[in-house]
Amino acid sequence: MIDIKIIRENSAIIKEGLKKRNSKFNLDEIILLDVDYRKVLKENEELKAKRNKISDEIGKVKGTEGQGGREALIKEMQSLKQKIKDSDEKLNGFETTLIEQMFYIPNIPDETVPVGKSPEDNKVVRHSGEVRKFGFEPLDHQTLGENLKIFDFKTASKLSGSRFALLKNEGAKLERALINFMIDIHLTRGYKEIFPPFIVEKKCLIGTGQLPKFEEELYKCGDNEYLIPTAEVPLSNIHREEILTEEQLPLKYVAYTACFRREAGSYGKDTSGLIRNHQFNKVELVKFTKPEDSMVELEKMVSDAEEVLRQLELPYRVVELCTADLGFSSAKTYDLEIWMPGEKKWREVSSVSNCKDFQARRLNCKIRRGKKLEFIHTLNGSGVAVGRAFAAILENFQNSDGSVSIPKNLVKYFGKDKIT
RNA sequence: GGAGAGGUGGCCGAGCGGCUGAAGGCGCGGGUCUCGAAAACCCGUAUAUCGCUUUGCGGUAUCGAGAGUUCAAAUCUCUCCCUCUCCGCCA
Repeated sequence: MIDIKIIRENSAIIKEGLKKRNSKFNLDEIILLDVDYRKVLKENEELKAKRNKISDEIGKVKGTEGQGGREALIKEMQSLKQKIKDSDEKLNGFETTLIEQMFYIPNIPDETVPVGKSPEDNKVVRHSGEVRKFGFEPLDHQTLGENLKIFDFKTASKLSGSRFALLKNEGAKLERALINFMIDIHLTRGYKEIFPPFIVEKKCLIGTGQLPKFEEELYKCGDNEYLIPTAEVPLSNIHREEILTEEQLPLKYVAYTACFRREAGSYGKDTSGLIRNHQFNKVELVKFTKPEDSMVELEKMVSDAEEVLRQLELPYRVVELCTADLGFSSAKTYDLEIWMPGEKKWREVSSVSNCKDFQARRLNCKIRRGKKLEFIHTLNGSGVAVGRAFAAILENFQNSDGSVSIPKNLVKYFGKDKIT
């Protein structure tokens, strides 16, 4: 959520941000709506002030004076009553529309974010690890995994339709090993482990920004309940409606969860294997920070996610998203992409974002600063997507005989050093 | 699922339909005392929002949520939500 005060007093900043994002959002509609809203609010409050005043007088006249004055006042109040009721209805109408509209404004990009028109304009910040030279033609992860009998997409679709994975044998175990491996890395880096519910109420999704705009991306499983599309949702909502102290910050959480996404409108895109499924596993990082610390904490969080890839010895690059590619709630985002030798392309395995106070406003999460309260900043990042890391290991550690080696830091979690 | 109890400020906890934005306590901030500290005492301590003559003043709203009764609701009525206890069922 954007601060309505900025919209009133400095709408040019917001418009500039929307333009950089290529957003077609019409801010002027909100500006006009807000003017009307405040006009009605003033009328409404004046009526109520009058009501309170007369009501007070009625109380004072009680018993003392003759009933005459009292009755006249009561009569006046009766006519006021209807006026207030009408005014309340009008006001509620404006307020509901205004808030509803506000929920659709995306975050404003940080000024350091490269301005761009499409993902092509994203900026590669750095590379890490050597892209391996193969003495043979490397296979893609789907072929490798099927040959090794560690997953079975045919059975998955028999059970659940398209875009689901069924892992078996060493595949199931590798997935489990990766989850534990990743969480353990983050625990050594100061994150607190959480195992949250995978179903959350609507207000949580409004809090982090998935709703109301991205309803079609979510699995709904009740009137008010949804499957989480990412652990960012439950983790960021831990401190919804709370006032934190400065000493508590930064708060750092790590959680493994399954994630559920409809992937509406992505038919035919990334249809292979583990890359874009309706259900996938992810280890997620979330931080709550003081406003002035969030940019530094963003860099640290990127490094925390990178540590997973470094320890897995996977070649990756860090990409800074341009303004056009930023997510709805984010002010600045880095993606981590791994080189996939079988597919011959870079694949996103992590997206690390600083949402600044955008989510905190929706979540109503603040810190006390002397006498004043201030919204905190929230950050979230994958640390990292498990299925995609799995696929990357298959492609990067494949051997000419079709077997796959296990990165040495992962061996103690997996139990052996090779899948054959 | 059945039976009960309860939801009031940062926390605990009072609260007869008008004098209650809400006693008292704790906590927190400031002060007095002290060489300093503790104790004691004194003062101050909610949030949101709008307006203004904007280090402040004023209006409005907020006692789980919503609706109702009333001139007037923390207080009365109804619906819903949540928490706790007991029983049943259950991974």
